[in-house]
Amino acid sequence: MNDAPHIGHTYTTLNADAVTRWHRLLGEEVMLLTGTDEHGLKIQRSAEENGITPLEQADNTSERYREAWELLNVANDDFIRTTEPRHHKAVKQLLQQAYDNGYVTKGTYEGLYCVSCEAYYTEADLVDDECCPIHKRPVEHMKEDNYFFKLSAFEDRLLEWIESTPDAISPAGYRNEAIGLIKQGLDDISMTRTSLDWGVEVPWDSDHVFYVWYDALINYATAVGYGANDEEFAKWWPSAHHMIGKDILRFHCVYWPAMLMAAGITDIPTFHVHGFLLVGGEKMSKSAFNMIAPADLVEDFGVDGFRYALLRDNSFGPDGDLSWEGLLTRYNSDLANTFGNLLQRVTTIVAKSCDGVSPAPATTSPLAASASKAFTETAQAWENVQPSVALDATMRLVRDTNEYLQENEPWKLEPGDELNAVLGNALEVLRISAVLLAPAIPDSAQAVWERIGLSGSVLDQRLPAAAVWGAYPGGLSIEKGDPLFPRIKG
RNA sequence: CGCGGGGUGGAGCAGUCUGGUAGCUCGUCGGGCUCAUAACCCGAAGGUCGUAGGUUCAAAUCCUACCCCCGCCA
Repeated sequence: MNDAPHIGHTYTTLNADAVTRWHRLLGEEVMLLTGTDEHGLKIQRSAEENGITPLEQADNTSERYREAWELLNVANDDFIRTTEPRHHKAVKQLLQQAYDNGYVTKGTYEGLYCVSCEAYYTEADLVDDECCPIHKRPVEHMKEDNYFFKLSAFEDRLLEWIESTPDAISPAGYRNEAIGLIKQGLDDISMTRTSLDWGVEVPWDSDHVFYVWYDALINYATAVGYGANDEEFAKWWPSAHHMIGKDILRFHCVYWPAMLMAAGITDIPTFHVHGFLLVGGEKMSKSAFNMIAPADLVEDFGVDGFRYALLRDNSFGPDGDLSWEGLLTRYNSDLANTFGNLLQRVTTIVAKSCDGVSPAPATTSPLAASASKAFTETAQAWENVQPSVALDATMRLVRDTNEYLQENEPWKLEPGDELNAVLGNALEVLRISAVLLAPAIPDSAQAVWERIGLSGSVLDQRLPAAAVWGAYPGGLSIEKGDPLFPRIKG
């Protein structure tokens, strides 16, 4: 990372947060990790440009990530920085292990080198007759001693891992892509540098630092105790899941498993890969990104409005279009018109016809079947890491309830059993849907929870019990407030 | 042919693995309701599922060829 988090980082992190929150509702013990990788040439160069040390540069950027995730209500359990001592220790241990196991060899790296960039380029990168694309200066033919990781030794083992583990990499398209990458043949890769010093020192040769990727990937292991707490590591690592964008598939789904194997670690994480968010059909560029910083969207839609719209509007996996208009339509349609409006309708009628005291749901209702179906589909979708599908399934229940009100017209009914049943059923849907939507819109789900008179935290509910029809007690004091999700004008 | 992804009513997508009356949200048109955030509900129009072949009783879905868009190739 070398800049403020953009919407691509945000998309990955929010999906991870929502999925994690779902599993917490299921009562599972889960930890969510995020953080910043802080080594490498780009950081060092930015620091020089800004006249500060690389660490100061990293401090600044890392802080912006922390702030972003805090703003977006991401409930991460840890935030790792690759400059931390615990990480350096883990990197050295893991790669020393690979070295000891014979998977690291010394060799010579040769290529076209730009002195100003301190980086190698391939011929395809060059512009204007052999000049580097950044400085427009001629590149030189350079050789340096490097340590190479024997990636080529892992082709068979990598294929065996993927082919024997159906859900190793999902969605399936990315699994096929990884298989394709491996089958094309893997070359050994240079994993150290002598041309810069902003990195993790190679334990067996202090003239070298590890190339940034080879330290960065290890952060996942560091955070769960690799090299420091064997019990912790043994507890968490076998069920590690990584959520990544497709741009870093090669590193994560090919190099990283091979590194683990080289270090003698047999448990390989499960990978969940998503596509790009495209703006106007094109991948977001830095400049376009700055136009739609997450903080700006939070300002427009609120934290939960933004979280919901982003998670719901794009399928996890394929590339998707992202537009302000699209987010607006999604927010208005689902949150303002469907969910928020249902809350408003129900609380108003309870206030008018029931003196603000809620009725209990009936034991049987057409909505009970709808709720049951919604839970099943929602749960399945979260399990499959398909947040947009999950949210759609939940919202189906809310739509059904708006229809139910239309059919039963509680605003026309006199106080009595019939009215109580209709309102109680609608309140029960609000309770259930608040729980099911909590992973995406935690604060708003809590607000709904309180407006329908329930105490405690919606986050403390446990599924599947909390989704069973009939748990709403009734007799509670209902609060009719301002619209939770005000409709936003385009 | 380096590898991979995609082309589905006006828009954005799902469905393709496991062939069987083309689904969702939005938009448009008509109607209803009036509790609600000009919201909600019902109905309708609108697609030969990129093109051309093939397999099959049956193809968006399987096979072949081609066209177009996009991403990756420390």
